Amino acid sequence: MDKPKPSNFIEQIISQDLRDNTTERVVTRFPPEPNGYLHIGHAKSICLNFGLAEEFGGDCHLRFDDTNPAKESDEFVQAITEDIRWLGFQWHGEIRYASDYFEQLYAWAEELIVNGKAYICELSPEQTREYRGTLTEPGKNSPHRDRPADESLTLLRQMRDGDIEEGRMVLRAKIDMASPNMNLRDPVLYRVKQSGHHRTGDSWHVYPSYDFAHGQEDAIEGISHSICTLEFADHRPLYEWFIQNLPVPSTPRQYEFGRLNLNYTVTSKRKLKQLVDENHVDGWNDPRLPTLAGLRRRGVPAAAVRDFCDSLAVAKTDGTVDMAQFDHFIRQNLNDHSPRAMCVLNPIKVTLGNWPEDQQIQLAVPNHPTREEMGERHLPFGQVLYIDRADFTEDTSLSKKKFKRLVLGDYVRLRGAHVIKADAAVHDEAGQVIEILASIVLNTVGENPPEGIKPRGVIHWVAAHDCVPCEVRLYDRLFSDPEPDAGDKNFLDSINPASLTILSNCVAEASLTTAQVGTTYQFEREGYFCLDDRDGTTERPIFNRTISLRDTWSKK
RNA sequence: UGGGGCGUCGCCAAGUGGCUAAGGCAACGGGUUUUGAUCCCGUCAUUCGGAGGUUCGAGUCCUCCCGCCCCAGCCA
Repeated sequence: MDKPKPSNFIEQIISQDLRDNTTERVVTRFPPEPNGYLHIGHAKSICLNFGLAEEFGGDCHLRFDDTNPAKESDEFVQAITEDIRWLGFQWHGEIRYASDYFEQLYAWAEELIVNGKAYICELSPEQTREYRGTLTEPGKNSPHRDRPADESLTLLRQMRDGDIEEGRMVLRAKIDMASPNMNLRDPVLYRVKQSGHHRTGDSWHVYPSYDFAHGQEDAIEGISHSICTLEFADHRPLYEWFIQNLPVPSTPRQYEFGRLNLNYTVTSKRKLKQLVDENHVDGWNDPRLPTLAGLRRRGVPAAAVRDFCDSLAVAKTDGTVDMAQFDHFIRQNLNDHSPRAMCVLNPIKVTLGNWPEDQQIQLAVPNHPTREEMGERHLPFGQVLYIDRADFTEDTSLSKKKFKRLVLGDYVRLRGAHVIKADAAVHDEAGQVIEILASIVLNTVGENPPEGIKPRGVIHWVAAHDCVPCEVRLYDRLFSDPEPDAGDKNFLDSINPASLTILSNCVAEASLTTAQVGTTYQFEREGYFCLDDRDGTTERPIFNRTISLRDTWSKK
């Protein structure tokens, strides 16, 4: 049977490589640097790399690119590992680290020196910059470029042994100081770092640069297709230079695709780190952040993240995807899978005059409107209830089309329960409604009311005698500007001051006492919410709003 | 004034010279509905950054022009 037509350029390349036998087995890798948390942009790369391996029956490795000890830590390794698992992917074999290959990489560095292809340069960082030239002018050779190999070797060993201070000298490849590609103007291969490494401790004092490490790591692991983002396209000639000039065990190929950009947020590790470090948000897992940890805490299902990523094109254009597209996949997943429940965010008391004070019943309601297999639950019902303030008005002039909720003197359906009529409103001294006196229309549970009674709509409610007082946190976008970091803007200036609204007097239906971390519920007519996994108590849980329900009427 | 990459609907995109330029998101109409949700039905590019050219035929090939992104870390 014919395979469906390849849908992106990388799949086309791989298919061709398989047909040509230039590739025996497809092996990809996801190579994060453990210097921050993963975000939605990384998710695209993860889904791509793991997805390709699965599609072509190959493997995908997880490899930490830990070549810069100054910025990396085990905390990030743990967090990243957890996030990838949460997303639903399992890497092949053990977790790998660039630091696993330090010995081999170092040996290759010496080999390059011996072959006259690398040298120790003692130019200061400032001088190095001057010698490099500019975009339009060629650079000039370092005065150390032609020093004897023995001398470079000796110096490199001193660097390795920790006898050289940071910045004093580096190992550089001898390529072409006049290359129009800046990456080929004798790039740095090794530099001295005296900070300890999160895995190798203080056993090394020199660390390979990204360029010197990445391709060789790929080659060691037998990566067939090394996929990275567009900004590395200029590095490809260098990537290939090492593969050609070193006795590496395989010949991986690098391909670049456009990274994901989303509006109304930032996806740059540096900026995310700044938001966290300067306490503009509440940690890396703040629900307003596009980090995987943040999305998880917000209640976004991993499947929604995957579906979203799979909907994105793998191409070389670098566009900005509408946050609305991500929202769509979140709602789509949640609508299908979320158990329904009711929670009143801004409660107002309703007393049913024609309901016996001591009569309390249970009403069975389905957990999902169309999926019967999700079962049903029982809602306590009694004389005193709570409904939302926004669902009641004394303004009797509002048309049925304009206000499909409870109006003084009119009828409304309580979801899953009776039709009621608002008979009177009780006010406090300030004139604010503090209680609604209402009455039920008999025999209207699961039944239409008698002829002539037309409920204006359906509203949610909670029984006062058996409910869960709770806090609800409403999250909105973190930035009010669609492009918070465009041009010379300071992204901190467009932080949305209303990105978090805390509602502390909410009441949820009794069944939510057993709400589980990890499942997102639909609070009917409000949106999707999940139990916060950090704050809150059993007596007074906290729910995070994952996303509101689609709202096509409020703006009209 | 160097090199690399990219320009198809408001956003993301398919399209690999030959039937009427896919699809998703958004938007806008209408229907169903015990969630103003979901669901359903419909509308939404005579034109592919621009101008020339090749061809019976061009979004796809050629030329020139315009615009946007990336590169001058001992970051990745």
